[in-house]
Amino acid sequence: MSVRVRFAPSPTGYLHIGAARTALFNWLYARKEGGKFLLRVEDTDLQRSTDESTRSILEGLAWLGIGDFDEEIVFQSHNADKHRAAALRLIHEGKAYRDFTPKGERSDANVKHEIAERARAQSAAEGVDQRSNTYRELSLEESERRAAAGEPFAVRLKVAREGQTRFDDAVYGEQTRDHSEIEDLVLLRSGDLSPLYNLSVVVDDIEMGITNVIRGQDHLTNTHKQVLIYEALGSHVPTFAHLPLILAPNKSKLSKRKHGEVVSLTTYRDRGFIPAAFRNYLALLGWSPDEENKEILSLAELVEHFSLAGVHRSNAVFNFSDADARQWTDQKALWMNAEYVRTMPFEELLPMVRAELESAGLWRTEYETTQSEWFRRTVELIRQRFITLKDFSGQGRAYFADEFEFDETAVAKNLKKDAALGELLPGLATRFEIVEPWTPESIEQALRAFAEERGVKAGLLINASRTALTGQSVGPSMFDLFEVIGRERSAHRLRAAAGLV
RNA sequence: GUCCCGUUCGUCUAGUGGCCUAGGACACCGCCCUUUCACGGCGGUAACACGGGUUCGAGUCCCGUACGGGACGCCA
Repeated sequence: MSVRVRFAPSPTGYLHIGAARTALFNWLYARKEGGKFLLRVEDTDLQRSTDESTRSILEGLAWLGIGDFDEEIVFQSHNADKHRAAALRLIHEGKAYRDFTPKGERSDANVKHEIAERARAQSAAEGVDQRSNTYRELSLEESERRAAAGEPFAVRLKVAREGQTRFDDAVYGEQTRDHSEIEDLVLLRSGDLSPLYNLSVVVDDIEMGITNVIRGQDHLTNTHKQVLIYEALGSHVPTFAHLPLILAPNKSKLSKRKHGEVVSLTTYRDRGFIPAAFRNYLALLGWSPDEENKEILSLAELVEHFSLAGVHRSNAVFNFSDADARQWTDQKALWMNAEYVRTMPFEELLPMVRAELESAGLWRTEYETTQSEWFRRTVELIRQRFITLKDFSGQGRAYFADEFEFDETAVAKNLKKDAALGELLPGLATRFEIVEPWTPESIEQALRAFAEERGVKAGLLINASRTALTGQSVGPSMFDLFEVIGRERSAHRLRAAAGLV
């Protein structure tokens, strides 16, 4: 049977990086096995689901390079009738029953707490089978009669009292659970008979022919309930593979409410990450390739090496700090992005740099025509010390525009350091007018000769020039910099900077 | 509370009984390169949660403890 996997997000917000990783692993598994990668939008919670979220998820997956679904996107809300029909069928087969107990109200805000409380209370009450439901053994005739009379009911799965359920998780191994641990879960809500999650997932996965369910570990214990539904429905149970969770630095689950934008995939796109770099980083969170010490992996290599056997069982901490802007996200992710920025093929980097410059209003069409050589040389020169694409328009602004900001400490350190610079810089500018050819070598020669003539250290001129030309105190080799900025612009900036001394 | 899962440097991880005086990466520190800052090169600090077993031998197998996480909903 050929592999069919799906990524099934609920569109209730942006794409969480943990979900993005789940999608990635599904995608990698499908590509590795030559199977199909499908997307199902779990939008049954109409109150919270939004089209905007769906769009954002689609955008995020496309950005990561895994938006090539092999079949039409399935919207779970469109299948409610099928889910309902499946539950009703189970009633007639005696595998589920109508529960006429009045619906209890539950405040959404404190559910988790409430559930824990209730569970505590239940386990405290000894000798009573908390799972006994007065309607469990109601005859089908009586049940039909009351339903026909209009009495509201929910539908529950009739879980066998004895025995246990089991499945082999591709990551966590054999899992067993006593039936006594599993309640008669609700399949359909009372009133509108709308289907609940566990039922919908199973029916849809059967319908879509899913062979491998790869999802977060938070679903591990609920899987037994789903196995029970598969069995009741008489369907083949897929292979499950649960993924370890991605935790915050304090080891709690990463969440939007508590951790903010750092968990949103779009943040990385917006802050200048390279998709391949972030994808590479994400793949290494909870998985490691069979080849030792290999960290930088292209998409093709990821596919080549991917295996569920390489997935870990322990959760991974996503390390970042709100206190330090340089550590706004995991430093290894930042490092990896910088690695990609400086080493990826220029042709692949170009469109991203172009997009960044365009959005900053710094792009000129000549960069792709008459000035393409210059542009390439400049990008090659500056990308060596950049971390994100944002740096091309930030730190790199002076290369593409004549208006740029002067860093105060740089001015203080390199320009105001020596009053003689007020005269030296224009002098150097004049000297540059006769340098031939305009190459790093002859520029260096000219600058050093000029320094010697004036009896100053070359370093004084070099550092002052860096600030004069870029406004900064750090950057590429000054001679390469002069070359790239050009004779005219260099001279102009040197003269202008004399006013800052 | 019950059930499930986990625990190797600060973080991501290698490790499937002897190849482990525990390897790599990020971060950090030092040196080299460099009249800047990075890159790069070299080197360094830093971990098998704890306690019992099994074994000639345990990071690796078993049991217990501790700690952490997850689930337990007429949410998804």
